[in-house]
Amino acid sequence: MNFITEAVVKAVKQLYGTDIAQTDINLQETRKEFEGQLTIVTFPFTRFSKKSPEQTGNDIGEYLVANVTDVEAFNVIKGFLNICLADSFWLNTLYSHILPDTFGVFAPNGQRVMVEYSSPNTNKPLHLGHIRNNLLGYSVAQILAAAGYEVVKANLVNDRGIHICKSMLAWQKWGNGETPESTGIKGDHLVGKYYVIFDKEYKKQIEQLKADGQTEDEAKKNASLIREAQLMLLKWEQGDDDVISLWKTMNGWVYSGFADTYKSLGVDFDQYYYESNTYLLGKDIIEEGLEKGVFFKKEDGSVWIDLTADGLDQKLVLRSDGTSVYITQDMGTAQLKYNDFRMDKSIYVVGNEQDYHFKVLFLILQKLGKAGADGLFHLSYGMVDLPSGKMKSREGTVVDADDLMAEMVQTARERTEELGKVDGFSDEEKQMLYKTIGMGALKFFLLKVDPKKRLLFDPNESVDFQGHTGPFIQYTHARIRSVLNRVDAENKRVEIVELAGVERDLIVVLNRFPEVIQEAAAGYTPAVIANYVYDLAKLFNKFYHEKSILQAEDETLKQFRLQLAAASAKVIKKGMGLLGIMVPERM
RNA sequence: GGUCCCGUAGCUCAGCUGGAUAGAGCAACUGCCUUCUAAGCAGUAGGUCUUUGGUUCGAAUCCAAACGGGAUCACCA
Repeated sequence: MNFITEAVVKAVKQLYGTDIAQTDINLQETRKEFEGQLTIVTFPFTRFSKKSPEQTGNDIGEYLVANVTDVEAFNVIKGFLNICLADSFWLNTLYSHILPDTFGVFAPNGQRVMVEYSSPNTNKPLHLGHIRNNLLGYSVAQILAAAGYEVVKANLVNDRGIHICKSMLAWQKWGNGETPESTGIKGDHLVGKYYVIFDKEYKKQIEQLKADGQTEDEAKKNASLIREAQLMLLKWEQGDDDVISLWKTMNGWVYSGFADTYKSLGVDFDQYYYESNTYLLGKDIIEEGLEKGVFFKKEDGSVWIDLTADGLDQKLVLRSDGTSVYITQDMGTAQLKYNDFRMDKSIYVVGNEQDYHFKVLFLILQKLGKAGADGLFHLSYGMVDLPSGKMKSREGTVVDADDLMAEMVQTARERTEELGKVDGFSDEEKQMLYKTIGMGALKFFLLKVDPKKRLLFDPNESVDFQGHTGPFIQYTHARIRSVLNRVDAENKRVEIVELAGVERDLIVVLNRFPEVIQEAAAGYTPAVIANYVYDLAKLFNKFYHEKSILQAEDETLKQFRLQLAAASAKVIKKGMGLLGIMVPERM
């Protein structure tokens, strides 16, 4: 809509002799209760027009009608200049802009971005919180790709540490040689089972020690199980053959389980990083930071950074015994990623409980003057809470990812069968449809909310399939496809004289898709896409209800409506694709 | 206690780069299937936008404070 703002700049210059920038103009969509498609707020211009907002609006409106071909009419209500563009303009927009396949796909912008997401621990299966993370990361990657970035999806797997050793130890003690094959239990769930067993037995020991007179803290430290786990971690670090072998075996089980879960979720990665390879990184950066005077060493040999001037605290970056802490390896990993990909931006999809950590990490890398440090971004999302509060894996109050997905598909099956709409479907088609709808409902439910807001999930209340939901949008798509499949659309431009209100509204909304993608990309928020696609589907249904496509008054109008419907289906499909949601041809 | 995030209809959320009478969905109530899929459409009802100040022609939106909720402040990850 540049041609409008350009013309307004000229109008203000000619009418009032004042130079303004295009960005000074407040151009918005006209609210539906008023006539017109575009609205300019005229209050800001009264400074140099020395007239009332109404009179100013009239001045500019008359100028636009006289000088801009596509401006057909205007009306002024208070300080709002509503502009009506010619139907021929909107028709042209539909045919030459919206319908071509390039619509909603931006040319490469020459920038590379890494999106790190998922980043699971390998001691237990994924839960609902991970689902939010995975869907966000995947969707943001899709959105950035559509916006013109070259995207690298990365997964930093936390495959080592005390938590893994806990599962390993418990399996050694109580596992009786169980394997996923022998039990039929999915690998990640099997390993998670032993993580829970460890915790149960550990708690027993703590209680026993407390009964023997130790304090809580003492008991936690002295329990034999935790000591054995720590010893195992030490052996792992020393490369002990037996420990390494068990570690590889059990991690292997977990990876095959994760692969299934990722497949069900529909997410994937271009690059894996493993903490077992990266946990020692970062020490050279410590040296570099000491040389540059960014870090300082205390008497005991520990290394710190003083961030008090930035409103933060002093932060340890290397222990006195010379070993790394979490942030040390994150510095190293950031460097490793940059060396691998030289990306312009690097997004970390991590929960908001780590806000402080990333604030510190990014600040350190900036102070070190690291390349790429300015492109770092923590996509911080809110926790998923249950009505009972926070999910705790150790307390068993988690919503398991695999269970939840299975339930969603099951619910989709029940709903669909109730509606009796799958008569002509093969079994395979039915399975596919249930999965599409169930996952669509779940994904849309999680992605429509602003990432930074915490999310309440009530397992007792099923995710809706009606209203502001994924299935509503999927249904709209299926409806359109059903109409289109009945006829051969001619796919060529037709000229119609006058658009109906809904038709024009639909083109206006469709036309907004590219800027919505840019907005979502700039804010790293799939919610913007989700809400846009919903608005579009809602509007299409209104159109569908008001205007018959196949029984249009004449052939030209029918062809136009078919094209309008086709454009709507395409944008719905692309938009849902950016959310990682499939849309069915029939449902 | 310090820092950060959040607070909009009974519930779940949009709107937040300041602009018109604050919008959806769910739940409740009313209509609409002999017409392209009723997982739909149309309508009724539901709001001190947590509160109080400030900036402005104009504040849900920006600023400050208070209140409420959450997170975080380890030689854990």
